[in-house]
Amino acid sequence: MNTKSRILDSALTLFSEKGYHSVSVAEIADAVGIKAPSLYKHYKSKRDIFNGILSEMQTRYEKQTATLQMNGSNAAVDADIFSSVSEDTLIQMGIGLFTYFLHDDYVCRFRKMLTIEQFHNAELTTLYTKQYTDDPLSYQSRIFSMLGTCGLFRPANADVMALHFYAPLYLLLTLCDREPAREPEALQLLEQHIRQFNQIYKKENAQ
Amino acid sequence: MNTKSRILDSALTLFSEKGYHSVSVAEIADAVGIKAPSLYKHYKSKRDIFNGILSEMQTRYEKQTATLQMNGSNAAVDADIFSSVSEDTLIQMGIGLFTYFLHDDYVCRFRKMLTIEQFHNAELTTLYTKQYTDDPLSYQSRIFSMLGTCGLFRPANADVMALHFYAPLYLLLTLCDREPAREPEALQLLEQHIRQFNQIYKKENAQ
DNA sequence: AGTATAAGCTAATGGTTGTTAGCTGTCAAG
DNA sequence: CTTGACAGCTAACAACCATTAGCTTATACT
Repeated sequence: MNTKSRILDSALTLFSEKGYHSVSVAEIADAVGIKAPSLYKHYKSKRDIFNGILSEMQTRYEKQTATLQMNGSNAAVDADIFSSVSEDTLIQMGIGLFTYFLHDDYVCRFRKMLTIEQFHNAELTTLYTKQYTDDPLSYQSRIFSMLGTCGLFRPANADVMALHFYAPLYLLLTLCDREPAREPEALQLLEQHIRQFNQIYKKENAQ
Repeated sequence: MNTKSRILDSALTLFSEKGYHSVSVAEIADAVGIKAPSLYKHYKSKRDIFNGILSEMQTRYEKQTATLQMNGSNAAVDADIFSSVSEDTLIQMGIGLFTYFLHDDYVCRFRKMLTIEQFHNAELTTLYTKQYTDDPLSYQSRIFSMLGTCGLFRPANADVMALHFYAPLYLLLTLCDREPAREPEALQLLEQHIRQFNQIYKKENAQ
């Protein structure tokens, strides 16, 4: 990995632990293994490093959501997948999303940084809301709306269903961000949650 | 209000918006209407101001949870209250908790500060988890456990029920912390959530 | 071989930070 | 009236911060 991206990487690590303002450029340089002034051969200011992280994440996120169709686009989710939705499918979906959010190194550190910086400026506020509230909720909502019209699930407000499904995942995610040691406990609770969710919403004759 | 508590108040406001490190003592002093060195007549350091906020909040929280019996104490929740739990009772409980969290000035600013500072040191990590995850969940869990044994609700894992009830509230709370303008939307969704929650878990013959 | 570019370094700069020293006025207690 | 505590102020300081200037070295191209 070249210096320019090593700077981005080290900076993200530090920003995600202490926040932008609490990290000095000397600290970033130290982590990279160079002296502070050398940073300016690659980025023209500290802000510029931060912006670099931001745009790097932006492209990663767009790539990710494009493959998952998780963004707000009106592209229809493939209906064939849902012809055989079982409890295991739901659990796999939930746990999969959870562990991706929690264990993808870049995603995880970026989320922590967003958490710390979310009140600092409007752009970050919007970004956090998009990535961890609106996009997941609208994604899940579309899925449950389909499962409803397919007749596999009981007819119910899809937005509320999405909230029921996603909110526990979100709460446990923020918990594990703070206390990684509690991940096993969180995973167990998450699985129980999805099992009960499925039991509640699944049509009796569909199982 | 005397100067000493005005300092605490102004500092909390600033810390909750920008974080501890991004706020200078001069800024705090400015907000109070005095010069920076005068702060040191009341607190011996910037850290000391922060600690002042912390211990102030600690006592407030303990007072609050004591009256709500929301802490982890083994004191039994009064069973009489639950003899007549209706949908409206649940909604009132949820909306009440939500609006208290969101509109109590001190609670709200302190939560934002905790959100920003939660990764900085272990004490704040623990405090956040306690106040916004463990305590509310165990409180709700105890309630639903009682409602289950009373026969008003379907028998189900009370911990999961607590998660189902509280997690959406938590998600919408953090949303409104970021974007206060979306409170009406959040409130509406919260009410729908609780209505559906009640419909799902309430025993058919009990309604 | 010669040269240009890139990427590191040290030294220095101007601004900001938290904090201290020391002065002034106010006001209640003796 | 004197004294002492209190709460404000200005001036100053040492540490730290982001950033710039200018030097050196190594690699790549002609």
